[in-house]
Amino acid sequence: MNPDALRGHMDALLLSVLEREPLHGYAIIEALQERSGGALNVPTGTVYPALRRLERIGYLSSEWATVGGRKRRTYRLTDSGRKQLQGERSAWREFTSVIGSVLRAEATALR
Amino acid sequence: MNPDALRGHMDALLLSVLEREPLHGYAIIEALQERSGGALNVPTGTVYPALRRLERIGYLSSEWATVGGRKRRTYRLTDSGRKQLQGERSAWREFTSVIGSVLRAEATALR
DNA sequence: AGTCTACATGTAGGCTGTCTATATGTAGGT
DNA sequence: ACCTACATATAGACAGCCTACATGTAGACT
Repeated sequence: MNPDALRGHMDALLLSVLEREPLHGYAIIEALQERSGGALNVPTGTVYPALRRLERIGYLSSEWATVGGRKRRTYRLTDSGRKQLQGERSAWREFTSVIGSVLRAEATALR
Repeated sequence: MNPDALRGHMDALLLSVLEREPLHGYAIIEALQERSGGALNVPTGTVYPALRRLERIGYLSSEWATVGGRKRRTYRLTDSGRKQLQGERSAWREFTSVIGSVLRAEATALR
């Protein structure tokens, strides 16, 4: 997966993965792999800064926990983040529709 | 349309628009607007450098023409570019499939 | 003559988000 | 002792899209 392609869609992915339940960073990375059938291998250097950014904006909140002697920072969606996720989803639909209409133009243009 | 979302998809858009016939930069911008139903307003500062980059790579070739007293640089797909367009199209399908599977996970996960 | 808009190309520099590489540390298995 | 999995974090590189600006022709309108 071309890294540049993820640009601008990372937020949607992270918020989406946190919709059902709060997760810590490492678990988020695993969830992304799982849900994408292994296609998404997002490096920690991408995820951790992104999560902090989303918290700074106010879409996420976090708290520390210790599980099995290991420290985790667990992130959860705020109300604002949940609202944002809806926006991200509709933006995604519009985005794919727009790009798709250009990419598929050839197939239909000469009908 | 969020600018960042276009990242990594500009090449596909430009190659796609040039598939049917050679066009100059200004006409390419108009074609993108037209095909996207007005949603894509790609600025000249994006398109012109991108076209040069694609030519440098070898996906496009260009030649100058004068029409109605105005100079145009007309771009056309090379064989390599035509091949690349096929790759871009399949990459697009995979990309939307992967992101979509993550974004839609909530709807199906609890079925 | 002057102004405006559409047509047409181009560059410099900023911004921002993703990536690579690295650092640090715990737990558990061999 | 070593390795792997778990877990978080930051610095700096990189790339590409954007804003803003520069330049110029043609045609319409005042």
